[in-house]
Amino acid sequence: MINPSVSIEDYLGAIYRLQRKDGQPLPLGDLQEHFGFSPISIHEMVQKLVQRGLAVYIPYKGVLLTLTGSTTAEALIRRHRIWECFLSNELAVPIDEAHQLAGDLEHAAPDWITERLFNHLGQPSFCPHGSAIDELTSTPVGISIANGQAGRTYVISCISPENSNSLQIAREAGILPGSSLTIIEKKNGNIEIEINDQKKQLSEDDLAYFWGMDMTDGS
Amino acid sequence: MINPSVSIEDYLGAIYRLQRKDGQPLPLGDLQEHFGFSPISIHEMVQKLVQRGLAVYIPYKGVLLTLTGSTTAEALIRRHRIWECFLSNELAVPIDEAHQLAGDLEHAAPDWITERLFNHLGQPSFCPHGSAIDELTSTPVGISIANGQAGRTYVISCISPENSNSLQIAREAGILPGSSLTIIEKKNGNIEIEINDQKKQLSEDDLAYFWGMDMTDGS
DNA sequence: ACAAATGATAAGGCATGCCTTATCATTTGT
DNA sequence: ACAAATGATAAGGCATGCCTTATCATTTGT
Ligand SMILES: [Mn+2]
Ligand SMILES: [Mn+2]
Ligand SMILES: [Mn+2]
Ligand SMILES: [Mn+2]
Repeated sequence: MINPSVSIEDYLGAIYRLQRKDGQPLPLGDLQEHFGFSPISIHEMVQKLVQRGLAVYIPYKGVLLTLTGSTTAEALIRRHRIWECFLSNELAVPIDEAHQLAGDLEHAAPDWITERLFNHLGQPSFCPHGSAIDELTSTPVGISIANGQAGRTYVISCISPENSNSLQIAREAGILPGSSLTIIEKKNGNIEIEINDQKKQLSEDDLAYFWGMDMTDGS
Repeated sequence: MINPSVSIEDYLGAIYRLQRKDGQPLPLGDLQEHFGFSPISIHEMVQKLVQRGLAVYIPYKGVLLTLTGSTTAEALIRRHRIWECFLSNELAVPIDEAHQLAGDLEHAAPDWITERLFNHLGQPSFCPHGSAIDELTSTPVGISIANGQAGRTYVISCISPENSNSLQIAREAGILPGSSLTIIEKKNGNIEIEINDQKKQLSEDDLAYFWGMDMTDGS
């Protein structure tokens, strides 16, 4: 495969990130929701991935990456996270904007440049959202805060960047990996939390993208 | 003007770099030579620049940037040189590859990010090729080595990145801004030089892109 | 089991930025 | 002044990645 286009790469990245852990095909509806494109555009692009040997498509089921597709996606996501580290650690760019910008930079520099950058940054283990750089597939540590219990305190391990809303909330509330978050109360889809000595009312949907470990009983 | 495309930006940058100092229009032939596109593609794109108010076109004469076009080009070139500094100073990327990569990165990050990068780098005055970052239009110091005299020694001030051949030569011979270069002999289009204690035979055409100051009579 | 929801696919369209072929206009050198 | 070189422009094409409308197939829930 020679020089996948920016779009092709972004599709591979999205499929990789959204894919099921159980090896089940990813429904095109998930991709549609992710990109906001029409179902037909999604279908067209998936067919292109198939033609190029990057994915397998099972009608009425969904799409699966081939080994080549998976490898290409992994390289993309690695570059993405390295750029995020650069933007966040060196230039103090907020994590929501870092994610967006890395979405462009990941296509602009080849692997060897980002590897140099990785070394230059001191081989960081995690991107600013808390995702591992060396073990791309590792699941976030702990549980989704949406499933947390009232009265308990969680140390945030990861803020999944899939939801731009959550990223913006994290930025505004100053929530970062390592922050302590306490669930005050849960009621009908909303969760009241305390973070950095401030109380916030957030929706369960948005908090689903925050992951943390229960630290209530001491470290 | 909203969101100029990568192509539009590159055309603006090329026109800005190639433009005459005397305010004369730039012949489309020069753009054609620069990009290697067909005359008709060049013409089409120039018409787009005109439609968007970025340039003025005088048939049979050439193209001139408007104020908007010029400002956009200046911002692009500034971003370009800042990225080159980053790649060269922080990641030790050779100057020929740095130029190429910066040609992509310049489109991937907005001004505010590159300004942060600029500060992070310590507000460098020159890109790795010796072009000024704050005074984009300043002409290279000294003379073109192609016009130098046999027996004289020049301190390289700038290697114009327009010619990829020259950049590669500079890389291979280890010529950088600040290097001392002595002209041994000139004969029929070729120039024999001494650089870093090594003698090289180079063409006048390639050496035209090297600029330097005569340092023979002491500093 | 069947209707409703969901998914697949065919046909045609559009903007972008490149191309070739062909024709016509202007400038240039002698 | 005129031929040759150069430049402008019209017409039509192509790949990419998006779109809408319309039809047909499968899956799903009851
Ligand atoms: Mn991307
Ligand atoms: Mn991240
Ligand atoms: Mn460029
Ligand atoms: Mn430069």
